Amino acid sequence: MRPTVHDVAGEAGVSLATVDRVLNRRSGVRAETVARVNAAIVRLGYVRDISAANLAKQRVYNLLFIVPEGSNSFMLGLENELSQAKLYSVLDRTHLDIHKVKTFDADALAVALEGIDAGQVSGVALVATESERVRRALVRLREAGIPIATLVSDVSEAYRDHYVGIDNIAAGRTAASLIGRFVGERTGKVALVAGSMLVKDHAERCAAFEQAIRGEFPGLECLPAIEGRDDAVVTRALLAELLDRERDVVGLYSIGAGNRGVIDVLTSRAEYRGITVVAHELTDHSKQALRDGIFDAVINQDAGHEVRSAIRLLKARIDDTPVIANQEAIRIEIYIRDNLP
Amino acid sequence: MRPTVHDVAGEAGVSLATVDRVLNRRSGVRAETVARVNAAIVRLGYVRDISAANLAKQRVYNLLFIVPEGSNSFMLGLENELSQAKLYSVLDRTHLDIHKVKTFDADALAVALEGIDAGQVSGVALVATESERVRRALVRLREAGIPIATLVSDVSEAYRDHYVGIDNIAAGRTAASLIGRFVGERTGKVALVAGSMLVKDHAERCAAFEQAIRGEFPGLECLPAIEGRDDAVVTRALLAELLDRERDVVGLYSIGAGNRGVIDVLTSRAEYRGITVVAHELTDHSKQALRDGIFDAVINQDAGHEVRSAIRLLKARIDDTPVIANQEAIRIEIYIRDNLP
DNA sequence: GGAGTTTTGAGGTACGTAAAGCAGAATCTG
DNA sequence: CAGATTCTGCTTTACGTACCTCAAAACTCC
Repeated sequence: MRPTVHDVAGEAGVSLATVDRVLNRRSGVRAETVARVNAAIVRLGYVRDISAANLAKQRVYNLLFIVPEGSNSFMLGLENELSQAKLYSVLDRTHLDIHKVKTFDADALAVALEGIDAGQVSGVALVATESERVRRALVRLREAGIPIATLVSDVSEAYRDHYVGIDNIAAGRTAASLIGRFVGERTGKVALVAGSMLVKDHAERCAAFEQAIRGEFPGLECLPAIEGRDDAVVTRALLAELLDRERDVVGLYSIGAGNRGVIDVLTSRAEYRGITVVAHELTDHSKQALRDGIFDAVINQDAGHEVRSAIRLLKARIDDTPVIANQEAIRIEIYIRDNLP
Repeated sequence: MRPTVHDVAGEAGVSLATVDRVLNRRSGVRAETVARVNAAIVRLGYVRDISAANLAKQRVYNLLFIVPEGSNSFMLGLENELSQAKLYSVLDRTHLDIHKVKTFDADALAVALEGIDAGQVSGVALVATESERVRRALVRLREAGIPIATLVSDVSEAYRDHYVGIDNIAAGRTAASLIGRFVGERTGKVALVAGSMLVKDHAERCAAFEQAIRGEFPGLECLPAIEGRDDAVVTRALLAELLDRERDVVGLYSIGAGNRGVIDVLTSRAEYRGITVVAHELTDHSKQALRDGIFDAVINQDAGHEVRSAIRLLKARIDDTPVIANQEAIRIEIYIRDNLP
């Protein structure tokens, strides 16, 4: 049988209360005694029984997720995964709160963060838009002992405990490689369609993509990125105009949201079918575009995985328990028509 | 606060003992009373507290993993993930037993399965080699109420509760698309390097690959697959001979284990560098081959994910609890140089 | 309506830990 | 060395569920 606190107490020659004090980092134990208890713990291989501890503690994890109010389908997917997670959260004493703030609006995010009652919330995950005010708000929370995870979009490392999302620079390079390889011998121009360059992840993908194309595919030339601002109408208009103007576009990189607009334009003329397209985010639309041969590849981050990972990471911080690093790594997934899930 | 069994008893107007009988499916409760209790459970939204239940039950999950004794690096990786999982398994009352059997040997597997004491083991996961005797052994276990999960390699659906692994037909098609697209305008032959065609997953990948190449890339022609039997020396010899003989090989699909042998041969002559290569399984060797430009893409299934998923699925079966389907889907991962984890 | 059976109630113990209060011991301070 | 302070021991209650026993109540059947 597994050893219990009683066994540890016996082994260390101290009382159960002392073991409890050591285990829960309560004060009032001499360093020497602490060492003795810890030695006994190691000797016996004692591991705290989480079930019993949770039961006794009556702990409830109040996790707050702050996400941009959904315009694009990726964020809608993320929200959907959050509500899914909410269904199961009862099972492990977790209460998920979802707070929506205006997209791309650092001040709105800061207001949300500033409004958090540190006594009520045990952990926060947010899709970050960075600003000085946001950073200050994060500092306050962390000083109150609240762990912070950024989701999808990051802030500087110093202001959060975990980043849950992909390496956007690598993602941009990946897109470049795919387009370069798929285009093959042909030469020509590559169009870039972004949501907004104000968002760090889009900017990073874009820069990395351009650099990789320049460095490795001399036959290709990147056109200046157009910014669709997560709006299908705007994206459609800008892209249609661009493709109308530029005659030798052989590739297109859709950096973020706005796939619907891209698909609309690409299906509008037969001659556009030859363009090699790599897009981001797997949604119903982009899946269909893959099946139809409009998109050649889609780069994805698994929103469900991200939500579950953020929850696990925050809880691990709260409880000071270890984490399985591999399980928390968010992959840069590549999908083509044949490996759709 | 969350409702407890006491609340349910009150709401249903029965005693705690009756609620307990209903919850744990014990006999001696009239159907009508059962209905009343269940109605109360629904009304209150009662959910059993797993922590408390586990504590009271003193349940220990004894899970047995049967894996082929590792020759190839994928299986070694799987074993490694299993030992990793073992470290954390103490935390949730799970005991993992790992049993190794001779590779590709259905009888050895059957012997292992037949030797299982149904009273001691609560769930079994196995890398399957199918045979009549194996099927019989699985039937016996399932009749004893032991859930079965197949790992990486499947048996017919009727003989197991879950399959944890990728769709190998889709994987073969994926490889075909990648090679076809990467090769581009060039025409020529494609070499296939398998472990053994006796293993279902290799056979499936191979067949799907050949069919996809035939159907979609008329400029390419598949050579008969060579079987390296998971042995670097054999693979090396066969492949070297093949490439020496065939003059216009433009693509190579490494279907399973044996990547080391493939890499050896491909680096042996400068002229082989032009061959487009897609391989299976991400290991240190294949990662390096991607970085060096020897491999163009690697298709992978995440062994760690598979192990954790199998554990979750078996436990869910044992406890009769729900499962998050998306979390358990094993992806056909595509890696190129730029999106390595 | 009585004997027999089935269903239900009441109450207890146990699981391993958390968290308290209080008393007593050990150690430090001046 | 007295007094203050820090450390430790002992004990109790609680968490929510599982599982058991024994007795009482409610049914069945003849």
